[in-house]
Amino acid sequence: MQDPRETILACASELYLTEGLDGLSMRKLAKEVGVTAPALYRYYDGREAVLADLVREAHKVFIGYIRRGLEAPTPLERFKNAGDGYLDFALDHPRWFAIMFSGPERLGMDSIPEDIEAMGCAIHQFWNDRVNECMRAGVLKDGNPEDVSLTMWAHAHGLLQLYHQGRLNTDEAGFRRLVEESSTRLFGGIMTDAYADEAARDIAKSEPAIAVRSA
Amino acid sequence: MQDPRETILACASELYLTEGLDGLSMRKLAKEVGVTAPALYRYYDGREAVLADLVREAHKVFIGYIRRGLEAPTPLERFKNAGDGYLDFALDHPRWFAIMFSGPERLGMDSIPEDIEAMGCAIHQFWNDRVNECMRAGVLKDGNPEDVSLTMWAHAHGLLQLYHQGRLNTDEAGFRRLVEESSTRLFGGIMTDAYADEAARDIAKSEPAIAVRSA
DNA sequence: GTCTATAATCCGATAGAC
DNA sequence: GTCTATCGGATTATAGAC
Repeated sequence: MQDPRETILACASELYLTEGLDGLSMRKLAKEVGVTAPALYRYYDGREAVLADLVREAHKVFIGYIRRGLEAPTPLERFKNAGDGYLDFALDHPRWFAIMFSGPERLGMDSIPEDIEAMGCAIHQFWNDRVNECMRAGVLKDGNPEDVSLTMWAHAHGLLQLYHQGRLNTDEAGFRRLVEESSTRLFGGIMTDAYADEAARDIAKSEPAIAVRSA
Repeated sequence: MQDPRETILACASELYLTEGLDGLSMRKLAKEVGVTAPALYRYYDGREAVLADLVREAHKVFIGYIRRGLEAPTPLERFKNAGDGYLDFALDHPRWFAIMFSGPERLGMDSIPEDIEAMGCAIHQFWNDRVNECMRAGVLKDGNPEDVSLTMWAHAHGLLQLYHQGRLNTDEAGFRRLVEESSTRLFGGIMTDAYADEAARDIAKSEPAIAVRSA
């Protein structure tokens, strides 16, 4: 913690986690660090740069969560552990989850810095690997791993977004059960077989879409 | 457009749609309306009240979109049309979509006004009705309509959220194909049958969760 | 490397004249 | 019902002394 940037970042994290994005100003941050505002500009170009470092920090913590339990013996277990990590991260640190999935506009930036986008891509690749493993093990139906990964990601992401917004009338324990139930529905499908087959035939006629940039 | 509130709201919509939430200030709004800022306070208690009306407006437009095509003859068609409406709304009006699904914190409010929550509940009921119809018609597997509705909602909501954030590397046309593909996967399930059956048995042992507050 | 002082804006909201 | 004037506060960021 000798590096001034580390000290500042730690204080910025605390400030952001307690007061939110709008509560994170250079003045408050300086007060938290114990210096005056102009001193911060020696180490950070401005508020944007601090925010960018915060987003980097969130990604690092996130990656730590989803990599827990990666040493499990089977692909399905590794996937399940990673999914649990994703859920734990989002529920333990809602504000870090929020900042990770905030668009550049919300952060007052024109675009997300390249190195952060790269972290997102690495995370996306991580999920692709989990899905791919499960396909090869015969756990998931064959298909494009990126496509299947996106379907699962969107489902989980949507549930979390709705929960964090307070639109689901349930507590954390209930939400965890809900996620498990809903995931099971996704695994098995929700349409009756006759209709599902027909829908799959219809869609097979059109060309494949997709290309995911980051996680 | 004689009602001053209507004029103000129309200007607030335009301002919000072009400059976003942070660009909507009472001063700018007054300039857009053609009066000075204090005059606005004759008709609105403050910025919060304007924002609340904006959210109401977004809900009304949204409801208009999903009710299009409700006169179709079959439950599946009605569902499909409603889903298309949902997608069209989110893609035609990303900022109205965003404000509808912004938590109270983002709007600077303690909580969402009751009448807006009620609109959300009505929308949620609309989707429950669509799902219920499809179940009775044998299109969707039997189950709790609320649960199934939530699974589909989360999936679609997650995809849209990720797309609006720029995390999906595709244009609008590609995204529409992507949604269709991903929905087809959700309909048919992604797990091989043997594993899906096992997963369903596991989850059936636990008690049901869920209660959705609003759409 | 940190400080004081300050520039330059922006904000929501109100008092009181007309 | 709208105005001018203003209060009281916030913000990012910089200049220049120490």
